[in-house]
Amino acid sequence: MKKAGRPIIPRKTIYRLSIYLRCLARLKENEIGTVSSEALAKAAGVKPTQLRKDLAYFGTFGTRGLGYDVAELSGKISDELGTSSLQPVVLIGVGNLGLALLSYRGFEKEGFEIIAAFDAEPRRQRDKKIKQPILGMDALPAFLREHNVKMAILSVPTAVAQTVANTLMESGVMGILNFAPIVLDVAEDVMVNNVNLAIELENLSYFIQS
Amino acid sequence: MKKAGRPIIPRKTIYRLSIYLRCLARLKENEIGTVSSEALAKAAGVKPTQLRKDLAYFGTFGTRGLGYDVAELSGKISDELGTSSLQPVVLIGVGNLGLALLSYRGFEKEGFEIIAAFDAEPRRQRDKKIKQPILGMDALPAFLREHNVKMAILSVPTAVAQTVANTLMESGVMGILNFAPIVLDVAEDVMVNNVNLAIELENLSYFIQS
DNA sequence: TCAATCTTGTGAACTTTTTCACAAACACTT
DNA sequence: AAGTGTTTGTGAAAAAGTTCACAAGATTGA
Repeated sequence: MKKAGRPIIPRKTIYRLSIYLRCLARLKENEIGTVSSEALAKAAGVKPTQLRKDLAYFGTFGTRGLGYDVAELSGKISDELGTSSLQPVVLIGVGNLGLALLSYRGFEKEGFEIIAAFDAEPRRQRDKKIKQPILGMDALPAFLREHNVKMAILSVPTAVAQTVANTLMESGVMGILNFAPIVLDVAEDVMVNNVNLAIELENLSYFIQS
Repeated sequence: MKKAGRPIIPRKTIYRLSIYLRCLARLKENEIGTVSSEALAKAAGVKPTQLRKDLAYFGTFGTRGLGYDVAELSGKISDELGTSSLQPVVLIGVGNLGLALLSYRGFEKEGFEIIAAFDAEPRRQRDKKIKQPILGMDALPAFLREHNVKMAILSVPTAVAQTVANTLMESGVMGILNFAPIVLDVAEDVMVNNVNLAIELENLSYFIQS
């Protein structure tokens, strides 16, 4: 599950690295060249010591008495996360949510490109804004192998999510971003990240009953 | 931040309760009346002991030697989460993602209803499938107070996210589901859940570099 | 150059969360 | 009605994650 020779970095730390990366990007936009762990931690919503511990997992980049070089640290985190190069991604299930994700422009600037979408009923290519081809499910396995796709976004109905996930795994997909409200049963070396919007709302609703 | 008299339940446990609830719903559909912690835990992707510990935070519902009554446990978790009654929600920012969330049918069956949307340019009411009114930002504060809205979905551009969040808080919103890639600065009694799809993908991409 | 000031990097302490291990309670069979 | 087999509930142990405290290294100004 982890690259040989590199330390095992906790999942939570990886999440936070992504957050730091975004904060650093904003600093860069504002032409700020150096930042202290205190300032960056505040922007990321964590404690300074935590930020430093997180970074310590894969190197030491700061200058004592001064802080971190924004561009350098940004680059190092990018390298560590492996997002320096553009990753091809496919999307399965072009319903309401899938359609939205296809037109969502937030992925590409972060190094990901949805190169194609698949649906049981591929006739849905009506929206003019969608640039990606929408193909039938039967074309999926061949496409995945041909384009060496390692990551997929799964926005199909719950009932078929596991079946589709199986197809994805058989064709070499190693990471699935799953929007179906179900716990997918996958091989040990396959990574699933679940996003469940209803649960997020439910969670909010619980904590605001004060 | 927590209802007086009740035990403080960790955030992670609350998340898992939501997951259990969905697994129980599926069991109910299949007319299964009783379930063991082992079976339910497997469906939810956790260990049986964890499930039992989670439930122990707010009661004891099982029958030793038999398991849990599906309907009863489902009801108890629902009560605990406070989602038995329908919660009104507003959505701010009708861009690509916002539009999708508006047409997403996954919320209502979980007890939430997006009763209105707001955008800086409310002319966007072209999509026929959208039933909710799309109003201008100037109408937001009055609307929130009038309908006693406590929760909001924030899908505005990063640059204005904090400003809009401030408006929401001033008008009594206590929970924000934030899609902007920024750490919102909020009052202590306001709850923010962040959903960042780019980070989820980035996270996947890290863990699949094997 | 030296002193004063700042900020990182990190072992140790602490906190939180998860897992274990097993007694207690119940169901089911005969 | 008693015995056998399950499964829960939970205190204790283990693991994971966070925060503290401070030494070490670097900058800045005089």
